[in-house]
Amino acid sequence: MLCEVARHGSFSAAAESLGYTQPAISRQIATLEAEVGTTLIRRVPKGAVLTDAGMLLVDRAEAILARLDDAENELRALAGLEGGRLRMATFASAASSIVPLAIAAFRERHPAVELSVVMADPPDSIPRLRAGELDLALSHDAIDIPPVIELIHLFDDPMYVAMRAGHPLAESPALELADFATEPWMLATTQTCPDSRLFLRACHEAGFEPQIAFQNDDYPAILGFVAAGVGVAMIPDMVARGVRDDVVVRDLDPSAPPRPILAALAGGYRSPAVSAMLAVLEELSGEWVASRPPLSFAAKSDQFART
Amino acid sequence: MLCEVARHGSFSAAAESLGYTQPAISRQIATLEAEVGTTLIRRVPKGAVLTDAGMLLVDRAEAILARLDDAENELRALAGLEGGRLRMATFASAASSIVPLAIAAFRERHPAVELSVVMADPPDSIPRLRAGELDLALSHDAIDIPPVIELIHLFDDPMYVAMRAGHPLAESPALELADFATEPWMLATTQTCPDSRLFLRACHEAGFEPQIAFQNDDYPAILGFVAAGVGVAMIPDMVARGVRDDVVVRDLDPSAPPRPILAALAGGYRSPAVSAMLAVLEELSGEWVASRPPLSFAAKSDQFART
DNA sequence: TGTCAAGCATGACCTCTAGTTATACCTCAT
DNA sequence: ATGAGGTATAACTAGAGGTCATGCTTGACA
Repeated sequence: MLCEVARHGSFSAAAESLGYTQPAISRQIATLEAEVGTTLIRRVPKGAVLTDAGMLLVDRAEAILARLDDAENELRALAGLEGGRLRMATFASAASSIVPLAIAAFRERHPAVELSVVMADPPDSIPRLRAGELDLALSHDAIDIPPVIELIHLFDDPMYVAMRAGHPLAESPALELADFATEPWMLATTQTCPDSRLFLRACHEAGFEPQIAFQNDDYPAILGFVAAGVGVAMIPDMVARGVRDDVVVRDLDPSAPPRPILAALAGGYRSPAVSAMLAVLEELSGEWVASRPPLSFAAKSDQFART
Repeated sequence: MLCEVARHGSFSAAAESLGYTQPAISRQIATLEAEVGTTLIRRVPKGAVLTDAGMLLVDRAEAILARLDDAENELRALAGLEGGRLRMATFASAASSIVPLAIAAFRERHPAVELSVVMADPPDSIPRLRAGELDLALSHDAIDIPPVIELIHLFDDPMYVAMRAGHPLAESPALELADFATEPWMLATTQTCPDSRLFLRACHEAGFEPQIAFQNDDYPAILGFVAAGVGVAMIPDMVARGVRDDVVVRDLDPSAPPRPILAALAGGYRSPAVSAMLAVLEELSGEWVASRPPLSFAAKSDQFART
């Protein structure tokens, strides 16, 4: 275009340099001049000379092309995770367990990515994911999640039963869900937390209908009730780690199935930042499962032990 | 395009705002995304949300569009003479007479225009005009100027005869060219100055062949020879003003025709700056002619007087 | 001075981009 | 269920932007 003509001093030379033919350049310049409303190039016998309007336009065009180039580079940088943004949601118990580790690892690998994390349970986070307000949401359970949301299974979070220290069943050698059929239950749910469905289904399979003494979506609160002896509760491994010592945690495997921990993504596009976070999460999931302490019923001081 | 989609939050709304249809926008965005290689817009049920790559691109695009706007305004400003450039050439005698006035007037009216003036006689300035190195050239005589050069007649510069003070004809009441038929002449010309042709033609019409004693294109030098009594010379009114007082200047009207003073322009495009300078020159020409002092032969101290 | 080379402009034609309309499909709200 | 509001897609078309062939002007040169 104009710049090349200016650089080469003639239409023909510019055309050759651009791989076009001379008439193409001629027409291009003509229409450009018509648009601008002034002559940009003086046709002289030896070729072409810029008018002052032409010189101005070449100057500006070069500046603009440089900006375009910058933008392109920035896009590439963003694809290379030297920029960008990741807005992530997590449910409460992950927020106090695996998520801090993930954030730390991600920050270390991709310090240039702007990372924001909010706490939101799936009934809140999934629609926001679909609406584009979030890029990634950590979820448990996969019920009622619309198919346009992509779900990636990270790991299974075992569910344990929690009872007050000194509970009659606390020291029993082998336990299963049915042993607690007559206990009052603390249910870790409101509308916003899906863990309860998993639990209720397991109870039905175990052949009883649990008596619900209290519902709350906050596990620390539930553990307070448990410690006070109001009843027993199912709590996930995530929460069981570092539990208060007036509560005993026991594995019911296999009668109480684990809850799946999922990463939820808006289907279709997966940004580089999202992919990177997924990689971090999958890596961390392996470590997390491996670091799960064995849950034993032998000693209260050593209460985390797998059967 | 992308910016409008971002602004309106949906393809349809952007389309309506731009006067296009929705599919047009849809395809535009799709091809843009293909070019860029990443998704720019997340399609969500309620419309469209920018990805971070999209946000970046919108930012940059807006910056670039702003620059385009700037460039457009600058072009307009240039058309309004708030910028631009004028490269002008002048022949020697105008350079010391009317041109300084023209430059001063132009500078005052259009201070933002970059004005450069070089001295060049037509055989030099006209080709440079055609080659686009100059925008305007002041010329005398119109011989041998190719038709692609546009010539604007500004005014006529009368030609006077100059002789040494005390020359036998200095005090004669009425003079014409033929009276000097036998005098040796100083010819104000080399190849570069066309004044001589005018003179020679006038001599032929007056019926004699002048004897050329000396040729030079520098009028002050010629006047030196004239003052020394080497011969006589034709000098234009421009030069006659403020001539040394050992030289007498007399009008030969109508036997010695005036030389035309012309503005020469490259044909075709006339930049705003050129138009403005032409206006200044035409205005000034009127004043210049009106301010021509009367040339009288009565007294040497009052030697400028028209017959 | 005639002729040739080099430059831009222009007409005829072709190709592909970027619109159009019509329609399908999805999601949400009633 | 169904209608409203959103995007995607197919089929078509106009026009922008190429190509080729050709004409015109100018400058160089024999």
